[in-house]
Amino acid sequence: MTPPVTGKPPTRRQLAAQETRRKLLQAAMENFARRPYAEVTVADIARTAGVAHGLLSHHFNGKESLYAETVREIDRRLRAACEAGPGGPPLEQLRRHFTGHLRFLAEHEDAAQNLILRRAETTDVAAEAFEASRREGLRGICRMLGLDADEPALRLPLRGFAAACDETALTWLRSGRHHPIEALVDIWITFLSAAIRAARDLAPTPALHEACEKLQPVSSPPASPAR
Amino acid sequence: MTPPVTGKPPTRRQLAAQETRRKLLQAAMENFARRPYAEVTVADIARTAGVAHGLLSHHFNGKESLYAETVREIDRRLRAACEAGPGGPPLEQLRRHFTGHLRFLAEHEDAAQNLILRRAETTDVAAEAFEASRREGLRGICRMLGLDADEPALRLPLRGFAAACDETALTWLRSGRHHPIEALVDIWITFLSAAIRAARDLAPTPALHEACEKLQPVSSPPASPAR
Amino acid sequence: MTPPVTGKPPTRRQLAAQETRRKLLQAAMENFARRPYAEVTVADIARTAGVAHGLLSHHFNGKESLYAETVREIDRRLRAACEAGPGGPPLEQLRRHFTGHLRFLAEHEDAAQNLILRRAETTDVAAEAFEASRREGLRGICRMLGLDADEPALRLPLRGFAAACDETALTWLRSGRHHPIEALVDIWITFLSAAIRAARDLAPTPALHEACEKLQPVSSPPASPAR
Amino acid sequence: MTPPVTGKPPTRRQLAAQETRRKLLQAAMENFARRPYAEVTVADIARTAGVAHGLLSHHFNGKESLYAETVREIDRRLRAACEAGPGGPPLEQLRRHFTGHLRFLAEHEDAAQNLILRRAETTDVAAEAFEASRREGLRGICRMLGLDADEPALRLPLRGFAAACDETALTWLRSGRHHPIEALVDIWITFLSAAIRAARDLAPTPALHEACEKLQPVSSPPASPAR
DNA sequence: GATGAATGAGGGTTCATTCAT
DNA sequence: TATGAATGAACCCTCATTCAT
Repeated sequence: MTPPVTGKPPTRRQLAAQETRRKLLQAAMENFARRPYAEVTVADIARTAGVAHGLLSHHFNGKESLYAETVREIDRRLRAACEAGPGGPPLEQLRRHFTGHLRFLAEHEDAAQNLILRRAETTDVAAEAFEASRREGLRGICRMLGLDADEPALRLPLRGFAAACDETALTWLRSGRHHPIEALVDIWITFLSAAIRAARDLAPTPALHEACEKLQPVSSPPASPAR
Repeated sequence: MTPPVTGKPPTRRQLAAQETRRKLLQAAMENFARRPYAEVTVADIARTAGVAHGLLSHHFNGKESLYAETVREIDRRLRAACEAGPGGPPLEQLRRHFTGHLRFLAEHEDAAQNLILRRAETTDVAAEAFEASRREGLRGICRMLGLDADEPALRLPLRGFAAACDETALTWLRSGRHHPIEALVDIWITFLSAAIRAARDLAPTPALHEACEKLQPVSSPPASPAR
Repeated sequence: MTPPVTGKPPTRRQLAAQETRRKLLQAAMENFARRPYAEVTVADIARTAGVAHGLLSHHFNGKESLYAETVREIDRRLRAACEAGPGGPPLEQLRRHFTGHLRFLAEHEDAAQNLILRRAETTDVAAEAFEASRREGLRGICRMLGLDADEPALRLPLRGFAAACDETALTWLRSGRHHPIEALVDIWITFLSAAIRAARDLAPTPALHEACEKLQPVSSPPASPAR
Repeated sequence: MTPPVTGKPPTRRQLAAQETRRKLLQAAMENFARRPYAEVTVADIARTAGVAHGLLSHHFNGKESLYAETVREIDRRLRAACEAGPGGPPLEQLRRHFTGHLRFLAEHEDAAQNLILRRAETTDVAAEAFEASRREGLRGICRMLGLDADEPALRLPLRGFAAACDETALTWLRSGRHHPIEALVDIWITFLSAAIRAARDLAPTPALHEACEKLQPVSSPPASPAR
């Protein structure tokens, strides 16, 4: 299936095989983005890719496996899209990160609705991929705030935050994006702030207090001209 | 199928039919609570209920329809379980409401994980039921806070809040309920507070300001001048 | 099921039962006249009749049996409708007979198309009824022409004639009855004439020769002012 | 399913697939020829063909579709069997045509009784095929007689004729073929003659008069001046 | 006689996967 | 590697009939 890693350059056949694999993955993405997992058949995907449907089990390992791979792929692309440079204060970094995230979702509406923000959790392996992706995302955010993502008190609140982000984004997309991206970003930051405050209330630590401070300006001190 | 509503008391046969219907619904609940929609067969349900599988289409209208009914039923039960009496200040009402909600989830873990907090949205009608249920829940909360649930600015934040609640509850259940219910309630209230603040930031209104005030004592201990 | 024949007047229950039976038969007629046998369910019929579907097996003997009875009933009505009085020359009698037949078909288009001219021969007993009806009809025609309907040479030609009648009537009905009934009658008589001539050619007998003569004027003697 | 038409010769696998398709069609023919449509199951057909029942939907498109194809196939064979060379006077051509037709029916009794002379008109597409076949047959006959098959006046009479042919053939087959084929041919010609006469009476045209002449010698011995 | 709940055999179809070519 | 024919398990649903009430 996958050629062994050797020093030799890939033969033409191997290149063709890679190309087929790529086409299948792309076709899977398109299909899974438009219809629920159960309604997509391997024949659909193969047809979209323009290859024999037998290849699906050859290059991947059946439909479920391909689905999981598709989910991983879209996550990879999303991650790349919201890679925020390390410069500036945390709040700014976060804003850049969230903005990138939302831009990506807006540019990939179908995938966003069916592969990113909501998923067929039918398959264990796909659920796994979902968790991993979310974990990574949260880890990045924690890093910006100088938090330890493995802090137990953060677990629940952060997951709540992530879910709130997904849901608000989903509603935003579905209702025709009536708000500007910045409004969403504000909402997300408000929720993030709440999550960290909740964690702090659960088990106060200096790091959590500091993180709260960093997010302060956002949650609306009436007199603050900050925004 | 369903006997017409007349003044007469139901005959014994009608009662037996109702009982069968009830058994099917209960069996469906048990099955759908334990396995994803696609993995539950009508034969499973009929077997659990101890009746012929043909009855499923007799009393309900096929598998999808039964699923939707199951979802509606569990929502009904949940609603009843967190009916909080109207007495006391809003914050107390909310706490009672959330506590009831979480208790119910804890007492129906399987259903919570597969029918309440997360659902097979395969079927349109089930998705519909999900929306309706969530809408009603949020409407009740708004009532406690003197808010108009149809306020546009509330839409996104409240949905985010609801998603955060579901996700934190799910995580809580999955990780063995390490926190007491009260901790979850606090988290939820923090998120609710954040949601309303986000709405207020989006489009300030007196009602939103007031609602923020009502939630204040929780998310910031009086001694902390931080905010 | 059927009360024993006694001298006593029927009780009220018996009368009600008769009425139910009648309603079922009528409902069956309507349903079978509009859709093919396989597409009609006993539930449909019972619903049309406004009675419980269990009664269908009680009064008749299952769906097939009811179908056969329906076919017999419509045949009975048709027979009654084209009962031509014995007066006048054979040709005139025939014309009256055919006219009555076609009028009935025109007045019962649905039944004509699905119960008389064409039938679900799925069920043996219904096929039987069809044969019986056709046999009787042909026997009546033979009588008018002084022929013995059991004459072997007549068998094939007469059946051909009957089929031609059914088919022309069917086409006539389906195409909106563009021709007047009289035109159909002429066609039928031409076919009848041909059938008898064919029988005569097959096995000449005086009776057949005479019958041919009786039908002669119809089949176009150029000079004949007969019609 | 069906390989695209290319210049290349079919591969061995394509040939094998064709063979499977052929086997299924043949199996369908045998089954449908012996039992009514509703009583034949796809499992029966697959078993007869010796292949997995899933292939039925692979090569054809479900049971109905296969039935329609079966009907078309038998029609094709019948058509080929009564292709009468163009030589000789019309009457002779007709006799050759009818003889071929009847021989085919005699050689395929089962198919004749259930797929040719009488059909499950359950399926629209099969009814369609029936009409098409009959139309083509009549068109061929008209050609031999120099008639325009689309002449409106011919419509009813010709359909009556066709039905008479089918019915006489059916009766002939069912009763053990007591008559020689020639007798059937004579009967058919008599009916055809009658049909054209009926059309002529309905709407006289020179072509119809001529056609009547061409058929004359048969239905009336030269010595009889009667007609 | 009337009801309609209950039965359960049976059908056609879908579809992921396998494998000979 | 690629093909797509072949497999066959599994599913949901329909519906005529039965029978306790």
